[in-house]
Amino acid sequence: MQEFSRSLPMMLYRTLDAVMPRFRQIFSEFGLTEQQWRVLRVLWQHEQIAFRELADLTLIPPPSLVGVVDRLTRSGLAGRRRSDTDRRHVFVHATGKGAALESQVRPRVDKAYAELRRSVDTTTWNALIAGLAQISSIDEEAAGKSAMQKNTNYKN
Amino acid sequence: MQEFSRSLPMMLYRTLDAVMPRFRQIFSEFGLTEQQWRVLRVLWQHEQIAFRELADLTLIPPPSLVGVVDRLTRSGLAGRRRSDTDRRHVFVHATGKGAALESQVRPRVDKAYAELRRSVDTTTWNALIAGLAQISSIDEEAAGKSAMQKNTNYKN
DNA sequence: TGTTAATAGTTAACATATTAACTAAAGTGA
DNA sequence: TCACTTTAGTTAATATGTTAACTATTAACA
Repeated sequence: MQEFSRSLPMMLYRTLDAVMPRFRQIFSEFGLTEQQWRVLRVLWQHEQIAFRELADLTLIPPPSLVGVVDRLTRSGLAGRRRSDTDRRHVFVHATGKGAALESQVRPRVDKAYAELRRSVDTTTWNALIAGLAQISSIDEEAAGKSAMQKNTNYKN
Repeated sequence: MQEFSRSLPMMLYRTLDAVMPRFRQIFSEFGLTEQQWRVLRVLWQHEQIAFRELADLTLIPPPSLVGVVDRLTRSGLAGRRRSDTDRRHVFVHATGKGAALESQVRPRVDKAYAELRRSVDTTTWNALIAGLAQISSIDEEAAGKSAMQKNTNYKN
């Protein structure tokens, strides 16, 4: 049992459970969900961005992102545009209202993040980030293989 | 942007996205979801366990756990029992069928986990686990405070 | 050029997360 | 004992994750 609760996946989930509530608290004060904030966070730095790239940068799977962008659009914070050159592509952008949120939300989030950062010594923090980077990069290859295998299987 | 994608939450999510698919692949071969496996993983080590404790050990929030246990029960892998001393409490247990799954699934999962473990050097791995433990423990206090605040507010 | 394969986004079906509210069962104290 | 409060589990409403299938569009190529 001890081994299970100390496994890497459980440690990752436990850490997220410990860290995220403080941020979600802030998001909710502005009527935003965590995913909506992630999307806005990216849109604030791109005049417009391809749907697929937005999914990659926010780590939100495309089927979920459809709904997130839908709700941001209904809230008047974001919008969609079809590409003229390739009508399959969709570009997402922040509206004026969506862009205006940045100056309200980001300071709060940045401050909470700074506090979190300060709660751990630099050596531990850097080692943690480095370890996460190493494992996620190692498995990008494995994930890539899986994706390719899946695509290959689709052909059959 | 770079800063955002390298933030602790995004690194945690990215790592989970990189690590979990291999395990979910195994779970699905046995008709199990990730959460169902987590519950079984705990039930295999407890003759029976209180619902709330099960939620804590699996990191599955109680409202979600209700459905997970429901589906495990329908599948004939687990069951519920009411406490006789305090009829508010519910104990969850694995059925014979559920217990029998352990010898089938665990070797596969343990092997995949060992491979994952071997893909990273011991120093990095230990630093990673230690860092995760430190942050999640630091924020257990913060989380505790939040929970207490919430409970306090409920009174009003 | 017409047919087939590949791509981007979306929809569908189901399971889970999140927060609040609700019900049943104890516990508490006058 | 009765009214009030807690506690444990559950339900409800909404948003998201996961996997597969589907549509529209474009690319590839005989």
